[in-house]
Amino acid sequence: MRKQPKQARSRKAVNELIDATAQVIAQRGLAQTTTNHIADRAGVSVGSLYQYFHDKDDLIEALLERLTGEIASAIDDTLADVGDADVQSVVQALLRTALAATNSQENLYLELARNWNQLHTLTVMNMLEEHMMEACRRYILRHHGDLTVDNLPAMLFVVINSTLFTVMRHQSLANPPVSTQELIDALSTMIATYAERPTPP
Amino acid sequence: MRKQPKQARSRKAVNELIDATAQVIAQRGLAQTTTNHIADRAGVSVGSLYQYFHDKDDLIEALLERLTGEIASAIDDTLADVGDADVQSVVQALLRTALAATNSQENLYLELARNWNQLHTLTVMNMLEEHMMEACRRYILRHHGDLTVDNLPAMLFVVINSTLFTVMRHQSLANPPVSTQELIDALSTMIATYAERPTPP
Amino acid sequence: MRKQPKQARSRKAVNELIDATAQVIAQRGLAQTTTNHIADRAGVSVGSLYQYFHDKDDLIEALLERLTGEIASAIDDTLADVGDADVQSVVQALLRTALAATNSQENLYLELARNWNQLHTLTVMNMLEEHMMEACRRYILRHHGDLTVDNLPAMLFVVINSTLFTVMRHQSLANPPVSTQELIDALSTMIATYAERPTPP
Amino acid sequence: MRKQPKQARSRKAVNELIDATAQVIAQRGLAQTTTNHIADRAGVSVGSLYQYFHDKDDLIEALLERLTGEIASAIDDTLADVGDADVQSVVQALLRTALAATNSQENLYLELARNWNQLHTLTVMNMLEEHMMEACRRYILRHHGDLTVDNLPAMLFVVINSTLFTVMRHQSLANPPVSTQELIDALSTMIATYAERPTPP
DNA sequence: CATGAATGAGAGTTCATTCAT
DNA sequence: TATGAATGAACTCTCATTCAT
Repeated sequence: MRKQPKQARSRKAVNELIDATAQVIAQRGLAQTTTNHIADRAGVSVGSLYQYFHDKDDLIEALLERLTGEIASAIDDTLADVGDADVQSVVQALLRTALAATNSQENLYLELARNWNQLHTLTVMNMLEEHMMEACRRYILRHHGDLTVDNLPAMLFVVINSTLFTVMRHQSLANPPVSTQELIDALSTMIATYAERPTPP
Repeated sequence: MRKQPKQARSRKAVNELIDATAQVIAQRGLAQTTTNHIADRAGVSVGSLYQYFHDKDDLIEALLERLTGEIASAIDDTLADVGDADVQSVVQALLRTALAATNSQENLYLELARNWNQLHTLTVMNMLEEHMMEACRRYILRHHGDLTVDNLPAMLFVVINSTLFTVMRHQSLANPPVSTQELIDALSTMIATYAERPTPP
Repeated sequence: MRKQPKQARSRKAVNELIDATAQVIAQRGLAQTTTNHIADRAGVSVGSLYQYFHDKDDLIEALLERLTGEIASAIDDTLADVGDADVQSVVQALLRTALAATNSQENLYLELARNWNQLHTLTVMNMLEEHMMEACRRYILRHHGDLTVDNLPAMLFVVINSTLFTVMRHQSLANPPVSTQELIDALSTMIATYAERPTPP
Repeated sequence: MRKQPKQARSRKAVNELIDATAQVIAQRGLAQTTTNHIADRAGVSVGSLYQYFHDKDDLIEALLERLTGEIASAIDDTLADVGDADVQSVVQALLRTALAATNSQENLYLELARNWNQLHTLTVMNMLEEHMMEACRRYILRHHGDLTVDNLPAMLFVVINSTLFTVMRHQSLANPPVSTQELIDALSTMIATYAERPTPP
């Protein structure tokens, strides 16, 4: 759908528009983000915005794709480092990675998370979920001796969503009742305890 | 902010407006819900709507408050029944209660959940969190011998948010990858395993 | 589609908006007519315009319907007067009626005629065509002894379109090469000669 | 207004742009035809388009001029063939020529005819009218013994416009109420009867 | 108190035209 | 000369809110 810019100038403009979108969303919130705000921030005219993106949704989707790619890479990098450690260590490492990523563009991730469900089909949430599902599957295959997995899909669904949303919720609070470190400890303990529980008879 | 109507007629109108809001949101989605739709549905004029509610947000907040009250009562009732059972049974009972409530007004809860974080400060989520925190505290006090609680606030934050959001996410999926029963089992197992884990040395 | 206004105030507003539309089209041309121009001219806000008409097309269609009704009535009145005269007299009377109508709102009819084919399905042209077809049929039934009609649909199509468009074209010219009276004479003679020609052997 | 390109390359570009304009109008309709579409289709940049044509109208006028020339030639060829036959035969031959021309580029002529009057002053209609007037004059001079011509300009105006517009209208209808052959017969009969009518006393 | 017509700022989007490269 | 990215005024339409009746 979106034009595939072949020239350096175009690629630059596309990236600057996505940057601008991120900034405006972070500052004003998704609902108050207009195409004119984005174009202004990017230092171009609205017309240019529509030369590179079919419509507003297309632009936001591009932003989501970029963010998802960044997080997915960060996850993969983390797993490459600690991928064979015990469950708790892996979860802790992943949480630190995720929190570092979201802290770097604080309001942006938060605003997108706030609206996760009205954004287009394959959103950050869905993509992250899928990516983590795959990573978990690979981990479990390598450690199936140490883990209790009687219903893999259910376990993945619960573990991943608990993690993603609890972190998201924590990030969204101005005065969270627990510190980031406490959050990481509690979440990783819960998941490790769950994954490594004795097999039911 | 909202006017406190003292007269019976007013209370009736307020309730009918909140009812109408719930219906319109359930049918059209929050984004497509206009004050005119709500007034039409309630059988009054927009002008009247603004007599009872300061603005649109005020009206939605009133709806959220009412829903929160309903869920809180349901939670309390459930706990009154099974409040002394083991952790897994209690969690299962609570989940069944929550799912029953949301299923009864399917799209409404879903639509509100979709937009949980852009709705006003004291949302369903916050209220539910608070209410469940209190309930959990009472439960833990009665069962502290059986449970490992080294950081109560963190534990509550993680357990409650994991539960609420994972259920919400499950409800929001057209084709969830796991059944409702599988969801309940996995979630309750995870929480019970966590709460009843052996004390770390 | 269009709201049926039940109140006097509404009916007035609807009519004023249609009036304003006619005026703006006559002054600025259809292509340069915007909803804001129309609303301004009518002395109301754009919002009001959209309260009474679903969209711009709906408004223009309403104008067309009104004009068509007016012309149809004028035609019927004329035929009631001279409906039993010979062909040439009837055609002359009809042409005088049509020209009087269009002269009264000079640019409006012209502008609409200019754009006859992009206006919605049942436009002035179609409606006029239908109305005149019916009138012609009735006339022919009463005079079939004097007329040669070997292919009624073809004859009607040719006669009616020749008349409507030749008049329209004449009206659209700043400096027409023939006077209005010459136009009427030539057209009515052509049609009368055609209709009353000797039957082919 | 339009630049007169003296170089072969320029003339080629001009023609390709006019070709492109014809194609785009035929495919997308006049209203949906943008200068960018035309430049794309012609395989040049918009900038080049504006090197050869002052603006969009200028380009469309060039197309109209070209089409007019083509039709005028076709008319002349036809008259060279049947120019001395009786009125009905000549009219029939001309109608067949005109219909063949419009059928060859079906949507193009139709789209232009739909918008005949908003296109620039000297449109296809005016040019055709002039050209046919001249041809008719020549014909009448050669046959004045057989014809009744008391008001030549009026007769020409009525005959030519009746023909052109009735054909145009017929072409514009998705389901015309009469066949092409019936149209030709009725029109040619009407005109012949008119032209060859007995002289009024 | 109730009404609902009126408001108008502001949204997303288009496209003829320009001009730096 | 050729390019095509950039422009931005102008368009249609929406909806929370007001206020004369």
